[in-house]
This record gives sequence, structure tokens and C-alpha cells, in this order.
Amino acid sequence: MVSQTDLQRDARAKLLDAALHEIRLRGYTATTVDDLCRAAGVTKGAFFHHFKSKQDLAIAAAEHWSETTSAVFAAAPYHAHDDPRDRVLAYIDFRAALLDGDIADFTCLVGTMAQETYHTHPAIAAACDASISGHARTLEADIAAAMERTGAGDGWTARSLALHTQAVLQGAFILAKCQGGPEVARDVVAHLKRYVRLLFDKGA
Amino acid sequence: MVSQTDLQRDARAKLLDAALHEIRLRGYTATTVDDLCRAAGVTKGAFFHHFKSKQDLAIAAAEHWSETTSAVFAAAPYHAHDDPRDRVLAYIDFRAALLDGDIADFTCLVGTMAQETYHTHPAIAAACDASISGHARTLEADIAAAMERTGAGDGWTARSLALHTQAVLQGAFILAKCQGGPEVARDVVAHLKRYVRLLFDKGA
DNA sequence: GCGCACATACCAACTGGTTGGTACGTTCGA
DNA sequence: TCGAACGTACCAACCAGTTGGTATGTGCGC
Repeated sequence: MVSQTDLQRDARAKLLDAALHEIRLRGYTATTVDDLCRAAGVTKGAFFHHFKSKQDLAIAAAEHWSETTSAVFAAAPYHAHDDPRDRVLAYIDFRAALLDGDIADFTCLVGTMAQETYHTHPAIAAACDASISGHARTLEADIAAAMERTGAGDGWTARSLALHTQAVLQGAFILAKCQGGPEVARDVVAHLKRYVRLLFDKGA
Repeated sequence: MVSQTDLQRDARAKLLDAALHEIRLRGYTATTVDDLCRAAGVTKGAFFHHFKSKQDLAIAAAEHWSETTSAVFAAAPYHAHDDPRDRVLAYIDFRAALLDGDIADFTCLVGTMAQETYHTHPAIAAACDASISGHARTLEADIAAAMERTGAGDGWTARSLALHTQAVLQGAFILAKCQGGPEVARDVVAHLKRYVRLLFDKGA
């Protein structure tokens, strides 16, 4: 038999999911604890039972973001290509395909939080860095293999190119927020794909 | 004879300069009106005499940012090159050279504000868009001339490349905030320069 | 060149609503 | 019956914005 606590996901999980959406919509500072409780359908008592402070929730949300997104990328089809160069290009296509719908649904939680908290809440910024750097690291092996196979890599490393892809995506999100839609972000990512193709065509 | 009002810059100018620094440090929402008044050395009465609301100041600050930065870029040496391709590359070098010192001093006011206000204060985001798009437009002529001269431009426009450069810079700022320093941003901008060089080498 | 009407630029004190956080009570499964 | 997982009621600090005032000009009739 299924108990009630199994049926209704516990307050902690609901708060973390609410944080993903609310903070991407309004930013960290403008999102109040009451906003999060309302969106999650729980009370303040539950909030401070699971998180010792608002900052504590932000750090947990960054970790939750890493887990959620890494599951999406692990299950994505771009890993199927035989050629590592094709895997990197297909990763970029996959990122481009995600640029659709509401801005709050395709932009990045940790990029948003780092922007406003780097000075006032360095612990949050560190959690954001762990998330972005960790995701970038999942690209490094494919990039390194593509470098090996094509002879590319004069003056740059797999790590720096992986971070560059993340920077381009973060910048694309900002332009999308400025212009109110994903179109400009798709153009930006198209340039990223062109760059990676040029890099790996060079030595071929 | 010089009057007292000439000697001490007026409260409006001091508040706008304070906004440039404080908002880049803490973000729009976390920067309070009192913070700005304290940093500018004026009272709240002066603030609400010159700006009808905090949002009104943010929009004025975005315009002030556009004026301040466009003066810097207009005076920069990268315009001196004869070859438009060299002007574009020298622009990127100029941007890379600015990536130094405190994070709040080299990051972008309007990118920061757009990130947190796109949903709650669309008027601020529109002012941020005007600033970024306006700056990107100053690159278009050089990019277009370089396309003409090298035969590059298959599948992309001068405008889209200009916006791509801005996206890369905005993303570089976010990574710098995550990691607490400008080093990663310089690596990102180095990739941007490599891309532009590859684009314009192709047809040569 | 004097005095009045008016405008601009600012200041100090205050207000009503909001915010992150706390104190304490209740429910419920083991 | 004990403790984890909540809920309710509350608080002190803080926040954007207001109020009511002063100081310093400035235009202008006379």
C-alpha cells in the first residue's frame, strides 16, 4: 500500500523545483521565501525546517539544477555518434533545440544566480561555478578526442573550448532576455557551431 | 567666479555614477535606494527629486552607461587600422585588455540588469537591449566591410556576428563572476578572436 | 537695483507594507 | 513515546516612496 507521504512529494523536493522556476523568472534576490512557499504549496515552517536560510536553499537549488540537467544531457541522443567531432556538433545542435518557449524555461539557473550573488553571497557563486564547470567537464573528453583525430588545437585546450561553449550559451540567454525571445540566442549558437566546425575542419 | 553648484557635481550625476558601480556589484534588486544615496553622498529627498522611482533610475543608468561606454569606444585606438578585418580583430583585443582588475569594474551594467529584470521590469530590459544593440551596431560597418573584402559571410550576417561578439562577452562576464576573476573571461575572448580570424581567413 | 513671485534643488523624518527568520504547537509513523 | 515533518502566528529590521520643509537662485515689474 502507498502511504500519503509517498503520494505527495515532500516539501523539500517541491521547494527545490519551485526554486528552479521562480529564480529563473525573477532572479535570486527578488524571489522571496514566501514566493517559493506559495509556488511549492508549503508553509514557511516547512521551508525553514529543510533549509537553514534562503542562501542555503540557493546552494541546494544549484546542486538540484546540476542533477536535473545532467540527467537530461546524459539521456540526450548526441552521444550516439561515432565521430567525436560529430558528438560535439550534435551537442551544440541539442542546446540550440532547447532554445524554445518561455525564457524562464530554457535559461540557466546558475548563470542567473551567479550574476547577482558573486559579491554578496560567494558561497552561492561557488555552487554555480561547480555546476557550470562540472557540465563543461562532460564535454572535454569528446573535444579532446576530436582534437586528436583532426589535429586541431593549436593554442587552445579542450577545457578552454568547453568553457567557451558555456560562455556563449550564457551570453545567448542574456540577449534572449533583452530581446524577449529565443531567436537571437539561436543565431548566437549557430555562430558557435560554425566556430567548432571551422576548428575541426582545419586539420582535416 | 565659480558658484558652489558648479563645484559640486549635482546629485543626479553622482547618483548615476554610483548606480554604475553599486548595481554591477550587487545587482539591481539587492541595491537599495539608501545604498545609492549613501554611495553618492546625497539624501533620499534628492533621489526622488531627480528620479520618480527606482526603476526610473535604472533606465536612466542604462542610458548613462551607453553614453559613458560609447565615449570610451569612440576614443579607442582600434579604429585606426586601414583593413576593416584588422579593426574588428583590434576591437576584440581592446575588449580583452579591459578584462582586468575588480569584477565590478569590467563587467556590464546592462547585462547584469537585464538578467534579473526581464520579467518583472520589461522597461528596464528594453533599455538594456537598446544599449547592447546600439553598441553592436557600431561594429556592423567594419564587419560588413571585412566580409566584402574577404568574401566571407556564407550563411551569416554582419549583424548576427556583431551580436555574437556581445553574447560571448556577456557570457565571459558570467564565468568571471563564477570563478572570481578575469582569467577565464580572457580565454573565452581568445576563442572569439580565433573564430573571427577563421571566418575572415576562409575567403582570403 | 529693489522686492516679490516662482522654480529648482535638496534635506530630515516618517510611513505602510514587506522580508528573512523565529517560537511554538500539531500531526503522524515507528 | 519520541522525533521528524510540517503548520500558524508572529517579530524586528528593512525597504521604496512620501511629506513638509529650507536654501538658493531667477525673471520681472517698477
